[in-house]
Amino acid sequence: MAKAASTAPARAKTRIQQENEARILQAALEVFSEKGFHGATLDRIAAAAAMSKPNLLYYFKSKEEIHIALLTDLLDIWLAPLREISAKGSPASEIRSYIRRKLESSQAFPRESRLFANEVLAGAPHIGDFLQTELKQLVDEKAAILQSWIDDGQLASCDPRHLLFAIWSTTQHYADFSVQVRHVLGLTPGDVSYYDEAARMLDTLFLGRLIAPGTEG
Amino acid sequence: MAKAASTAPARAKTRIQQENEARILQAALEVFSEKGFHGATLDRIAAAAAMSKPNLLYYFKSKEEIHIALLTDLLDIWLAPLREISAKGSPASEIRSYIRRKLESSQAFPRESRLFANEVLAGAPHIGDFLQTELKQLVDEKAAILQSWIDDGQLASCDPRHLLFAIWSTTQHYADFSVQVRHVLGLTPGDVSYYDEAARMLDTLFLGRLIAPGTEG
DNA sequence: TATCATTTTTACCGTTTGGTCAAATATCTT
DNA sequence: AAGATATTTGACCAAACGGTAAAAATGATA
Repeated sequence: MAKAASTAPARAKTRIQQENEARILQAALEVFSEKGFHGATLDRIAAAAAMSKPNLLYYFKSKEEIHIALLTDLLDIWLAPLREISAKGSPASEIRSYIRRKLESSQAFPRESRLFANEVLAGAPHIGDFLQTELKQLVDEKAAILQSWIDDGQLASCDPRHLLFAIWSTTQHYADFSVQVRHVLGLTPGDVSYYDEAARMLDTLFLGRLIAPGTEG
Repeated sequence: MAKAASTAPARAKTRIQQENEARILQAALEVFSEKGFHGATLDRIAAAAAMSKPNLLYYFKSKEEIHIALLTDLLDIWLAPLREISAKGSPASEIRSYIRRKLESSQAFPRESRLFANEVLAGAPHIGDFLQTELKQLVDEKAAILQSWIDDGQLASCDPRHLLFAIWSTTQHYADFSVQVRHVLGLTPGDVSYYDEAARMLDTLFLGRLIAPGTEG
């Protein structure tokens, strides 16, 4: 990627600029992921960044620009686990490790996950293009790998893209619906101790078999 | 449920009242599920209901009152499929039909599903109580049934509550993330033809086995 | 048709919101 | 230290927001 647009000179970023932009993005992630785009206010973000609102707008021209900056950073986090799926491994090991990576991502970046969920839920106004082009392309690519395993008889017959949907939804659920998970399990607000059990469940589901043989009726 | 609160007389609802309240709730569901609570405005809801804003506020005292009314209606829809799980059936048939019901619910009430997702994502400010009491109780009850099947050896060893999470997330995903699903599959905005394939995928996942025997390494 | 309750509209209000501007201050470079 | 640049602030604004008041219009009822 080029450091500057072809037309603008775009001076190098100062130390203060780097620090403050990072502080703003961190604060904005907190607020956006918790309140959604419309529920988040510049005053709140500024307060969370310990900064005046005009000062914040000195670094980002608009609320939307902050939002887009966050989403852009996020897409790499989102794609990284998928990129690693390789045709060289076995179905079991590749699927197991993909689930692990997605689950760890869900645990390590819950706010990013919720930001993504909010965006898609709102109809993906800012990342629609990404979903249609970059993500679709990568999914098609990885789905082809899964399909080859199906053709080999190593994997049950199914639409591999829906298999990916199932992995996405089950893993992201623990970040996006963490409040519900905690309430149902009777845990306190900050507690994320359910991730171990979640990993076990998903291993059983995707790699083992849930229903015991001979009792399928 | 009582028709009126114990203190207030609460006159019977007129025909116009019934019609307009229904129209408002329908319009509000459309707007809330699409824009979230903060993104939805009374002007938009009023416009969608073909009604002036003050007239809308004649029927509901505040924006929040409309939101709560919608959520209350929603909870029954959400719980209904879970209530039907019975200890009398077999694990396979009960889980299969629960998935079917949840998937059909996702297809029939996508806006309600997104309203719920928005609410939970925002930290469940209005339905936190419900999640902690009514839902938790029902989950504990149904989890006990699943646990008895595990003890019988009919079901793989796992935390049954996490099994429910997996069913919730995979089925609701098709409503909540429908935009992403469509973009990845290359479908047009209104198209919901993916539900058949989704059902097949979930049957394989929850009732069959994904990885072929002998290739688990 | 006269009466009364219900419904709808018009005009409005205070607050919050995203965002601007010019002046003041701090930082960097020489 | 001086000058130039980068940063921060306080005062402000127009639009959008949720909501109100009171009068006008409509509907039901006797």
